[in-house]
Amino acid sequence: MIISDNLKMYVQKLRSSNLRPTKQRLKICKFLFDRKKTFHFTVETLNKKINKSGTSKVSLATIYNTVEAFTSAGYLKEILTSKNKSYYDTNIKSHHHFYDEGSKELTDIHYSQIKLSKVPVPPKGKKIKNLEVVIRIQK
Amino acid sequence: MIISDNLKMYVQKLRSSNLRPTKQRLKICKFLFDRKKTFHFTVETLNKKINKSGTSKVSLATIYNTVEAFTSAGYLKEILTSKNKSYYDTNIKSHHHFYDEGSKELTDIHYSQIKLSKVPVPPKGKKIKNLEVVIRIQK
DNA sequence: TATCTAGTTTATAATAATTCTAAACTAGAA
DNA sequence: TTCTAGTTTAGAATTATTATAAACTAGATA
Repeated sequence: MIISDNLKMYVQKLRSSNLRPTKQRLKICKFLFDRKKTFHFTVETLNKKINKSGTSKVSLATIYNTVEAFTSAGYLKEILTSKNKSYYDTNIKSHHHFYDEGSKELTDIHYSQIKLSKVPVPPKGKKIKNLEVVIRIQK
Repeated sequence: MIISDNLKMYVQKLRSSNLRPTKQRLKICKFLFDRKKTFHFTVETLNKKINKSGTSKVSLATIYNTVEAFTSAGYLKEILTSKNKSYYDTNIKSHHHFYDEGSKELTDIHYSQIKLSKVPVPPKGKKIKNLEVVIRIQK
């Protein structure tokens, strides 16, 4: 995770992914990555948080575009749920989730908390991109 | 999995879940469960298949209601993907999936093909409802 | 068997999430 | 400073799903 006061690191990071460091993207970077704990969100929640204070607004379309761009660039990870809404995670390291069916909250499970002793061979011509475990919990 | 030529079994099954065996539900039962291999689908694909031939139509709303009712009753299992569309599976036994990012196709992974040697304890007051592994594959 | 009612189906409207569009804007190369 | 491809934006369009409320029906009861 990137922790930084100044924006140089983000500028570099964005450039290295062929993303121009616009003020919107930098604002979103700062919000998402200037934190110690990982952050789970949907576009809706991100939009609210980014546009909360009276400062210049970032349009919803840009929030969508940016989340999509950051996900492709590997800065964000899309989370699997059964809800018809996309969830993202700033923790891109291999890890898993609890999904609380009541509160609809996601909690990280550190990768070391789950051990797979057997994994299938992928179909011919395909390779494994990632493996995600979701544990659904309820009261 | 239920395999049957006649409808008596479905009628019983539905009754045991407090679902009236209407002709729409029975038609959907027959379509979904009168088969040897498990079946993955979305409401959209199910609607197309059910209403393909010129026979009396089942409305889209009923397809939604029925899939929801069958899922609650435990006849169907909702599958986790990152798409904003719900996927269902007639295979309700504990099992996992390959999700092909290219073709967007789901393939079953038999539960015996994946072994977990370590699983975390759920948060206090919560219990594990199920555990699903999705392996994303690509070319 | 006829009647009744709660459960069900249906067409349609409403909502929600996301994607598209095309005009205005801007980073940064020349 | 100029230019252009990349970016942002508001709003429209699309897609999946849920809600609504009127018509229908399974099956219990008289």
